[in-house]
Amino acid sequence: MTYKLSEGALSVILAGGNVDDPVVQILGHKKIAGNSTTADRFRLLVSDGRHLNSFAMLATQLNDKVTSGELCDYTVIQITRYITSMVANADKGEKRVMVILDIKILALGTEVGFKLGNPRPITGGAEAETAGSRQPVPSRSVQPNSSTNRAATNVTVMSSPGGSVSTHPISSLSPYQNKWVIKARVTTKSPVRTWANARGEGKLFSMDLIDESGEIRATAFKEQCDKFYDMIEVNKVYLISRCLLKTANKKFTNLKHDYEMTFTNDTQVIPCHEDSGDIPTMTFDFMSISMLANLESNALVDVIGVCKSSGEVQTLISRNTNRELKKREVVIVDQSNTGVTLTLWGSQAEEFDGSLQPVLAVKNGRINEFGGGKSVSLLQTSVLQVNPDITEAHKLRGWFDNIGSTQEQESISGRTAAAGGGFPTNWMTLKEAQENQLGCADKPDYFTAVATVLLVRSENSLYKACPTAECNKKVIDQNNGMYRCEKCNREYPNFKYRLLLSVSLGDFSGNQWATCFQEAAEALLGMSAQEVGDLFHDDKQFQEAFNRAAFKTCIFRLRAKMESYNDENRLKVTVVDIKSLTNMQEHNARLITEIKDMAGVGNSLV
DNA sequence: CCCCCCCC
Repeated sequence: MTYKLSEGALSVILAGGNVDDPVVQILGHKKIAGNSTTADRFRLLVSDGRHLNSFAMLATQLNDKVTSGELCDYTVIQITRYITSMVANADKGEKRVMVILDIKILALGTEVGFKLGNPRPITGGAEAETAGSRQPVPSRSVQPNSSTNRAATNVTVMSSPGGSVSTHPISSLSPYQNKWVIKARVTTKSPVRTWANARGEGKLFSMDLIDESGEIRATAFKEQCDKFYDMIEVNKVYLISRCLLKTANKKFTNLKHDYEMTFTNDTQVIPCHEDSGDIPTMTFDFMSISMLANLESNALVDVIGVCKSSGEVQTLISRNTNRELKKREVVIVDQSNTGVTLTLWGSQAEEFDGSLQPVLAVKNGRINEFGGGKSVSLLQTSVLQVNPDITEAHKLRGWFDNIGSTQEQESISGRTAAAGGGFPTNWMTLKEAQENQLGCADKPDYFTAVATVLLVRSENSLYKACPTAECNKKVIDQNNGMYRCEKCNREYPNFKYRLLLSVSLGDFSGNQWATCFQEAAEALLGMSAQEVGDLFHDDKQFQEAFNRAAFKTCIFRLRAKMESYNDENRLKVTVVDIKSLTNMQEHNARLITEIKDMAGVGNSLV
């Protein structure tokens, strides 16, 4: 008895080519254990008589053929159905794996009993060692029409009975098969963004795709970004195929999919003009507002609520980018009788109208933490819907108009501008600020302290800055009457003085150096930066201006961030605001409360 | 291959 293997088939398949019904011999198998959500899988070592490779994965529905012993070593099989797929690999490369979907056993291993030919490993072959694999999901049919027929000629798809074009549910997409086509609606599309870092630079845009089975995020880089950006339109439906799938990073998306897609050179995107009413437009996974309080900072959430109040648009300067930002805070409430502050940015902040108390649905909002409270901030990738036509929105409307509007809701956001109060004060002594590990997280912490100015350094406290309103960059004196701003890249005949003070603050618990910028510095010195600058030529008067500020006792709003210089951690403190300590009655009441708290004494002691 | 998303 002789057994004819399909010599050379494996190298063709591994190179992305197709071989019909190849005959191979099994020379080994390895179990890849599944987890609670995925089945065990088997990886097979197969030989075509010339080459051997272990890039073949057995579809899980065939697992019993291994466990029963039918696919023992030396068994000769015909692979009657398979697909191959590129899989992102740990060492950055991509490898092709083969998923064997159906087989015919031609000869049992026990009959064959030996290795056929002298197969050698294919160099550069895939080692499909990836865990968490999913089994391919059977395709479902879409009846052909003019547009999908066109798609069928452009897109390689698995054929199905009746010759219709097969599309696959988004939920079935995985790195283990690449012969799929999805019919999906774009729910959101990001602007083109460029990046530059140590690993290189480029541009990209991303989009979220939905069908009735689920959602997935897709990203197009560089050439693909240029190629597809204009074509992709929000709310439109496309037939998409041939993308790379990789594990989704849940830090950046709230979509319920294990993977995300990357467009490649091969990616096909075909607009679908037919009636696509079967494809949903948007899905949410709302969390009750009262539950948001339990989430960690930066968590992504879907939330819905009635806009009970909205604040004005605020303009502020980003500390990181120095860019002007527009912000609006609104408060939304839901049936948990809880409210949360929602922060809108940019044009969304400017255009928002909360006067009719609309229902707001947010997808992929981000939890922010400030002063012990939680708020939800909208990101580039977030979606905000006003009065969406969904059940949850209608229920909320009914609840709010009948009950919610007349009740007070507990806010999990602390007192914010939109909630109609000042900011949380979180009083601390200077020593507490140092001991409470303030500013050790990514973001700075804010606290308020009553402290006395011990010393104001006059050295390097004043600088000549760019005269432009928004630019405060230090200028270079050209010594010819002109001042050069490196940031604006031009020279000016004038400049403005700016203050940057180092201040030693003290209270009974300790002391702390703090940096005091322009506005706070002017308030502290009781002089404008220009007035201080005018004294610069007069040593005595100049010094006197700083000495006068010593021993003032004020309420300081402070920003604290831990920074390390040469392996040494130091709390960097910046003065955000200074208020004079005029209301002693209030100050004393606060101190008395603190004393009571410290002593554990109840209200009886009054 | 991005992953920044701002402020008190």
